[in-house]
Formats: sequence, structure tokens, C-alpha cells
Amino acid sequence: MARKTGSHSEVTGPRIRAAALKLFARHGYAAVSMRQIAREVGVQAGALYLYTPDKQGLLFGLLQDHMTGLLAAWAAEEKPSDPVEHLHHFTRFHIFYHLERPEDVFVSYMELRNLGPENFATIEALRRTYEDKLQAILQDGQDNGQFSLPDAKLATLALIAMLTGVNTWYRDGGRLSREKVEAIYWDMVRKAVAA
Amino acid sequence: MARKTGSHSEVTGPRIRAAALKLFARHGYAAVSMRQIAREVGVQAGALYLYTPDKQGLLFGLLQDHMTGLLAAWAAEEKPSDPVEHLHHFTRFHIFYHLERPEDVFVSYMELRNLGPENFATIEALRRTYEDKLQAILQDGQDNGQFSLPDAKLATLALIAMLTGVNTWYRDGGRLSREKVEAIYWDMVRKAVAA
DNA sequence: GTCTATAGAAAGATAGAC
DNA sequence: GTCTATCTTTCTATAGAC
Repeated sequence: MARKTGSHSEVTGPRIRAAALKLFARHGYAAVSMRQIAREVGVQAGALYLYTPDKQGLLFGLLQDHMTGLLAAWAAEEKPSDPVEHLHHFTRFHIFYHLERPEDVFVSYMELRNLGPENFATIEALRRTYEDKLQAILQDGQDNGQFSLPDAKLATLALIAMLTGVNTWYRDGGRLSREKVEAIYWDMVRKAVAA
Repeated sequence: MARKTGSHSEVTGPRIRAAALKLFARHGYAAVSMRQIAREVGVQAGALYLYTPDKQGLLFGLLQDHMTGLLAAWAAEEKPSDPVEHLHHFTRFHIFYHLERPEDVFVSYMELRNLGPENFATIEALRRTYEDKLQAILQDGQDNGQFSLPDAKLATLALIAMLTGVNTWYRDGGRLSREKVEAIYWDMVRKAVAA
């Protein structure tokens, strides 16, 4: 099908979102202007409002897509039935998935407070759903005696904080490969929850 | 000594800093205006510039004070010579110190990217100094065989991320006391690094 | 030490031409 | 679908009165 010149709705939308993600990650949501985003894309500021109702909607879309993408990716993984192997699989998945998209992770964590109350509740529910996946694994291993956890909920939060923390320091081409990092973290995770 | 009416330099400065900390923590540095800070304190916006060269200086002062306070507090602690006890002491100290000042911790972590390059380098050096305290403990235990660590630096970063993560969910009056939280985290820390 | 007033720049969002 | 132009608000920072 031929497409009219100057009509780019299917390509401009994603480019706006990519530019917003990049700029929000680098400078923070509140510090980035709609004009900056437009300049990055190569359109005028007014044109942005064809693709988002407002600046807040742009942020919300980024966070929502990140969280639903994360949940969908985990849902698509094959899960071992043994809790220890299941936890290892989760550890690998979490580290690799998050290292693959550092800007999404950074923005999703840093800009939560810039969401309106309703948008915030939506994202929080998604995040909680993800946490529950890990908590179920830990509870499973606790129930069959492979893990020894004083508190499954706290262990969930502690492990996720530890694993997501990799994003704050990891850089491609650094001292350790992703595989090596994963192995080192798995060693600590495994021992931290061991019976 | 009598003090002239309308002269409040020794009290207004700290109040400005307290207001800035509160507002930066709640809304983010970039989203808070000097007018908001002034309104919170009860002075006019122009008066703020008697106490800080600019908005950036206000942020830098908050972060610098937090980091130097943290280092001074740790320096004042008595350190057990046994690495396991030393690590336990660090775990307690880190959790309690950080839970005691959630706004400082939050701002110090979230607003790093809003520092100018020179200010950023200064804060990063202080943070690194603190990390080195933990790393030395871990290395000590590794050397005498009480700990088994594939990588002392990564273990340092992993443990600090895990411990600081308490601040993201802990609320006074919640399900668990600080003491109980500390005990649960210490159980995981201890096992994660155990030989 | 604090105030009022303001300079000068930039923000979010909209209207209407093409 | 995009642009130009603009409305309205708000911002940081400074000047000068008291």
C-alpha cells in the first residue's frame, strides 16, 4: 500500500516514546520539557499532543509498557518444578531482562512519584504482581523444606532490591560479563535463602 | 546577648534546608521551585539567596551533609574484631541509621543526576568511601575463612542494595518492628556470605 | 535580614493554517 | 500530520527599599 507523504503516525509515535524514555532517564521527568522531546524527534512541540494527551500520559505509557512487558516475558518462560531451580531461573531472568533495558528500569523506579494517584496505583499493582511471582517461589521452597525463611515477603523484597541493584553499577565492557555477574549473584541468593 | 528583631540568620538557614529536604523528597528536585521552599519556610523567595548561592547549592549541601554524617556516625561506632560480629554490627548500623532519616536517604539516591559534575564527583567519592568500609569487613572475613565470596566488591554492592532497600517499604507502625526487620535481614546477610 | 518588584527566560498546552 | 504562533503561567535570580 502506498502511503501519503508527510503521514507518519505509525513511526512518529514510537519515536516520541523512545525520545521521552531516553531524556527522562538522563535528566528526569520534571527536568525534561516537551520542547526537548520534540527537538529530539525532529518535530514541533505541538505535534506531540497528537500522540499523548499530556506529558503525564507519556510517562505513564512508558512505565505501563515496561511492567506489562516484564510480566509477559516472565509468563513466557518455562518454569522448573524444583524450587531451587525455579529460583535460579528467576534470578537469571531478572538480571538479564533488567540489564537489557536499563533506561526502562531506571525511569520506572525513579519517576513513580511523578505519576498521578490513579496511574501510580496501576503501576504499583503491576509491580506487586511481579513480586508475587518471586514470593510464590520462595514460599514453595519454604513449604518443602529446601529454603529457610523467617519471612517470605521480606525475603522477596530483599532479593529483588539486591538483584535490581545490579543495574546501578553494571556497564557493558566492564570487569565482569553478565554471565559471571549472574553466577556471583546466584551464589549469594542461593545461600541467603538456604535451609 | 540581645538579638535584633528580624534577624534570624541562625535559625532561618536550617529551616530552609529542612524545607528543601522535605519538598525534594516528596516531589523531586526539578519539580520543586524556590518559591515553594520559601513559602514552606515563611519567607520571600529572594531571601533564600542569602543562605545559598543557588538551588543547586541547596541540593549539594543536603547530600554532602548526609554522607559526611553517615561516615562520622560509623566512625564513632565501636567495631568488634571478629568479622562476623563486625558485619552484624554494620548491618544493624546501616538499617537503623537509614531508617532514621528516610528523606535524606531518598534524596541522596534519587537526585544524584541533578548535581553538577564537580558536586557529583564529591558525593560519589563519599559514597565510595562508605562502601569501602563494608568491603574491608567482607575481605577480612574472606581472608580468615569465615566468609566465602566469589567477589568482595560485588558482595558489597549487593548487600548495600539489599539493606538500603528496606527504606523503600518500611513504615513505622507496620507489621514488623525495626528490631525484627534487622534480625530477618541479618539472617539473610549472614547466610549469603557464609563459607 | 527580609521585603517588594521585576527582569528575562522558559514552561505546558491550544488554535488554526496548510 | 505537522507547523507556526501564541496564551498563560511559572520559573530562577537580582535590585533596591526598609
